[in-house]
Amino acid sequence: MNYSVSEENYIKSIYHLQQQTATVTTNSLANELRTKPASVTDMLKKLQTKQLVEYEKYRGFKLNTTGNKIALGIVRRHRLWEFFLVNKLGFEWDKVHDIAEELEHVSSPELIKKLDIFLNFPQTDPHGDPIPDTNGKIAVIKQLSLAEIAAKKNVVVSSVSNQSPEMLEMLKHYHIGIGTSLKVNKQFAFDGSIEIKVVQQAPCIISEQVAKNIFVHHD
Amino acid sequence: MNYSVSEENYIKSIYHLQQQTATVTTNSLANELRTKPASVTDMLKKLQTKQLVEYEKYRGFKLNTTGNKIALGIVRRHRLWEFFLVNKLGFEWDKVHDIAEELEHVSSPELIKKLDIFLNFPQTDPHGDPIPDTNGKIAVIKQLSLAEIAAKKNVVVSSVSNQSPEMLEMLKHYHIGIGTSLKVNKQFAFDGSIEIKVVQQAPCIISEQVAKNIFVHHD
DNA sequence: TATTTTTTTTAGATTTGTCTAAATTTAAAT
DNA sequence: ATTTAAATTTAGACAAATCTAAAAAAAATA
Repeated sequence: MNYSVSEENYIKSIYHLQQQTATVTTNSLANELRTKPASVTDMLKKLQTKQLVEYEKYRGFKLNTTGNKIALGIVRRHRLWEFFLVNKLGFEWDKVHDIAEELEHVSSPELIKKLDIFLNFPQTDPHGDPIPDTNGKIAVIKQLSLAEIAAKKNVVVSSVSNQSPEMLEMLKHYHIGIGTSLKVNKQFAFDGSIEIKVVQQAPCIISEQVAKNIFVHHD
Repeated sequence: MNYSVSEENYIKSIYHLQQQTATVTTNSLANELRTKPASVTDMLKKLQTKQLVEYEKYRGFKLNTTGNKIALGIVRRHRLWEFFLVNKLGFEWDKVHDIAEELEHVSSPELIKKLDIFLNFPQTDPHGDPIPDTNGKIAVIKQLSLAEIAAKKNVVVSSVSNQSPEMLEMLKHYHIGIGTSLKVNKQFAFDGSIEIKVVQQAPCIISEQVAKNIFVHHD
């Protein structure tokens, strides 16, 4: 089965929202896709007749097994292209999302297969997110946000959950990227902000909101 | 200005048809795009209001200067992607057209710029067709078809005008690709067929129709 | 030149994806 | 338990791109 660009975008967004809440609401999806709730309802009926979602009127919806597999295929294409854009074309990691958003809809399994080989089977995209394999298997990475790391621990940034241009710009300012080593110096109970020390940089303070979006693993 | 995939396909097809006849007809364009004449008329009105074509009812049409520039941009993207698919991903040259057809519509000037650098500024695509530069300048290559080459001359295949899968399959069977060296042994006046000798291959005979679609330059 | 054939255009319908405004259902608050 | 507020769905409209069938124009033929 082949899906339209629009259908694929809906499927992918439902997938992403499901990472946080098992069942997705009309409003949240409309917000994610920058469209109107009425449009979401329309498309959801379509996805239901195509047997990709479980949907009950007024009750929210979620991808079924088939829908999930398709979503993972789209995510795979997106992340492989992001890897390509950064590691082959030399884009900065905060500039590739929109382009990958277009490339991911190019529908040739042969293309993705050969791209994967060319890139030498990368496991994560430039934001540190795992790339699903051909069968839709995706590595589950134990996500520890900077906000929940004990002080004085050395950690390495593994991914960033909020990938808005604003967030990515801020990270660049702090000299934080995937693979960056840093240490939590101190936590401030008052507002949850923390002082961190990035290697070769002066210590700086980041808000709790930012810290919650930066995921790390122990060096 | 940004154009829809459909608009771009029409523009590109008009461009290609103009290579043979200065002014294009509704029927020929419908045939090229595998659509109906009525649809062509509809789209042409649209392209006219967008000031990309000169169009007079019942009289045919052609791209104006702006339209031509846009067409060359699309051709540039298409051919750069074809080069990428063959020379980086390892596709065979007769398998890349459809995929490049999709990739060419990804609309990021920055992407094409970086792709061009990555590919090291290729001058021709895998079929030997010249790649327009950023300003829409395209090399005009003196096209000599195999049908008009004198016997016993050594030549190198530079491009192939008919790129249908059938043609490309046949070329592969003859071991003919871009850059292949060969010699015309003999011409048969009866039907215009010719005997050729491809290096490291046994001599073989090709029809006039095939010969006319293979373009060469003297080694 | 008159007639037939071909090509092109128009008119009206269809599909996909979207929207606004109104109606309905669910959730929250008094 | 009502009432109010919020979320969701329906109804109806619209734009883009396509189609079929019919009308109009141009080209070919007798």
